[in-house]
Amino acid sequence: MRTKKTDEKKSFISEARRAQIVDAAIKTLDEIGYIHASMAQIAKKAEISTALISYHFKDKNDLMDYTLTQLLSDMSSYVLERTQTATTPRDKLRAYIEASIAYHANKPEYNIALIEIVFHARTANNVPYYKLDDDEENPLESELQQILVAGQEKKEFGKFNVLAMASAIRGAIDEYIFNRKLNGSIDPQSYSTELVNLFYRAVLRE
Amino acid sequence: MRTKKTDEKKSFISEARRAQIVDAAIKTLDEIGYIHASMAQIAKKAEISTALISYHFKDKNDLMDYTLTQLLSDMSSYVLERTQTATTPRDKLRAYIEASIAYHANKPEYNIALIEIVFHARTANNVPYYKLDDDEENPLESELQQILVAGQEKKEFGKFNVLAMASAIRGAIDEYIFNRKLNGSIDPQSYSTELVNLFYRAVLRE
DNA sequence: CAATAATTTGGTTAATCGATCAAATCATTT
DNA sequence: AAATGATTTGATCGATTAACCAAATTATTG
Repeated sequence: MRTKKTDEKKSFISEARRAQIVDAAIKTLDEIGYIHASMAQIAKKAEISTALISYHFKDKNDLMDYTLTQLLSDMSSYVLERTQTATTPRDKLRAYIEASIAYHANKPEYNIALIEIVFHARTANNVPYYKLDDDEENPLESELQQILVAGQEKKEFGKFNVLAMASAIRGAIDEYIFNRKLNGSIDPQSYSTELVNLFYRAVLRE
Repeated sequence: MRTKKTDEKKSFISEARRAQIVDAAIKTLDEIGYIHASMAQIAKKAEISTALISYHFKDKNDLMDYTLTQLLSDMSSYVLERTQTATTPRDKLRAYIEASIAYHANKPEYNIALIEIVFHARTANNVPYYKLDDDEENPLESELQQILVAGQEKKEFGKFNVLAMASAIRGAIDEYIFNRKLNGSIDPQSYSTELVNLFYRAVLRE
């Protein structure tokens, strides 16, 4: 099983180069979008030759996949670190919402790059990433559902469909990334506060 | 001001041909996505030559813009027709949520085509459509905000930030289009019911 | 220092794309 | 049926792209 496809040990310099290329890819995606983010453009941003990208990544899909996992991992870390400092389900829910909005506010270019990949990249079978049932557990979705379940078990929260409630919360959060009119009209803290109050009314027992 | 850019009178056959091309574009976008939806592929779907598309539309952007307005108009009609039969803000909100989810459930191909355009098309200045503050009033967003305002004025609803609440509702609805795991786990009627109950708890005075 | 492996480059290639044009066909009017 | 304008086609052009390769350069090891 010693295939060359799995991530074997990479040299230090190789990892540094890969990180540099990913960084250039993120910036390029943010600035000119996936369609125009050709190997040549990414190479120019990194000030290297295009062939060097091909040397470190199998092809463009490989680069984009790796960039996507880095972006998802970065966002997950940020949010999960902050939810895990809270103790009660009620406080964890607040931390989850506030951290998610804050991440969007602090690293908008990361989210733009994320969106560009998710809505452009496709599998070998031409299935778009945004249509994929992420078989792998999405840690952010799992965390939110666990918070809601814990809240119900501890009788802090009332009765509701956990999957539906979690989806509504995620949708409300994501709306802040996509809707520029919203983004430009309400600052992140205010929107966080509104969402927390809104969903407290929806989940808390009266 | 008699420019040729505005939609002058089109002949009957020209309108029919444009509608046929738009239909082929929607099917192509749904089936293979924007990136692979070349003029050649759309022409093949419509069983016409590529040059005929160029004859009826200025360029590919023109075709995609026109297709987008048709899709938005179709969705708006569907939802607005159903909200306007309800009378009280409370019932209008229910109708709005149910109609929005039902539209997604009934015409998934239309929503896929819509997504493909919004997340791929860009202006001449390379600004992606999904980043545009739609200067033009979005009738669906306006309607929802008006429902919420009316509910507060009639004291049916309590106090909350209307823009934030409207965004949360829209985000929760849109989540049903984007999240395949949600889509595959909960049927549209059930999700509608959950959302209605959820947002009733959030907006109604106690 | 010699040799070997890893890294990097410039240049090439084949494929695909949107757009354009002259010519062909069809419909309408005179 | 002749003439005119609208519609449609096939063919072609220039531009862009991802991928590839042989050669050059740099780092590592014996």
